[in-house]
Amino acid sequence: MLDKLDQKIISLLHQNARIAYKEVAAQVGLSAPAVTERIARLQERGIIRGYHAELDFLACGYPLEAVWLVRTHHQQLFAAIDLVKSLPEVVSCDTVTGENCLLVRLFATSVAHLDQLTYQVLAYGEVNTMIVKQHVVSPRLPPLQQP
Amino acid sequence: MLDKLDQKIISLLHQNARIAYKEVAAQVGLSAPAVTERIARLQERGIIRGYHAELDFLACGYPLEAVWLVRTHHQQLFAAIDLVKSLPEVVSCDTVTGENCLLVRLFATSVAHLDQLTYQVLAYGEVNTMIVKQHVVSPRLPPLQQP
DNA sequence: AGTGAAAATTTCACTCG
DNA sequence: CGAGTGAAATTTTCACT
Repeated sequence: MLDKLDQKIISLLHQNARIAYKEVAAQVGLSAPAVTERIARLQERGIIRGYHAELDFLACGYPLEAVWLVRTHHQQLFAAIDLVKSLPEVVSCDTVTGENCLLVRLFATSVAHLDQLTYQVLAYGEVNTMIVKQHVVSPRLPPLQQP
Repeated sequence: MLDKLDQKIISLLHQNARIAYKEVAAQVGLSAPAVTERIARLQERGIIRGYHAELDFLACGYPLEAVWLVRTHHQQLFAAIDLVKSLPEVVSCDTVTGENCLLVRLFATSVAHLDQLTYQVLAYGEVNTMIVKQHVVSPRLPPLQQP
């Protein structure tokens, strides 16, 4: 699936999504057009989904980062998902194993704000709220291998 | 702190980190050098931490995405963090509220692989392993406002 | 996948408010 | 000091091999 060159290209773009293709080319030992072509293919294949800026949300006016572990009541999973999706403070939400479980990451401006959000979700199930204290491992890439 | 223009710039770079500054300039109504200057300042201030490619890890040879909620034994938090950091399969790890708690995200190639990793962490505390079934909300930005 | 030229973007020096 | 302008430098894209 992914040869050594694709892996290296992906790794470079994961480290710095704004790197010049010419620079990628130099590091993988190909020409710029060859790299452009490979990246276009990786995007088409859905391996590369997009490019995002990593932000310091705390510096953006959100002093609180939290995670909810939501266990919804029977048959309420989809309603809970709809609610969670509608909250702009939510930055990610995954369904996980465990009966009707959701793992939700969100930002809030204050404890009162977080409480108010949690309250809305409580209508759909039990919510275990965890406040993120520190990022110990920043976004990184697992080793890519499989052919 | 962040004026309307900075917010718009951040939002555009979060949507697509490889957008041309010239295009950002057009969308915010400034010149390209003015935008370049603002982005440089946002980086210096630590508001923008970096730019990353978003990848489909499942397509990269990792059929399993999992989350651990680790509650470490007394005085073992830092040892657990050191172990978790040393595992290349781990892509993020946060300390969260709750006594000695860690929230860890990782990728594995098989259930056996995941088990083998979990086993190592079990030495430091109790581990609740959740397998990610579906991403319901993909990486998005909370509304930026605060001045 | 590479080459070389054309097109586009980024960067720089400089000017203006 | 932050923003605009135009030219230079760099990067990206395209046709062709």
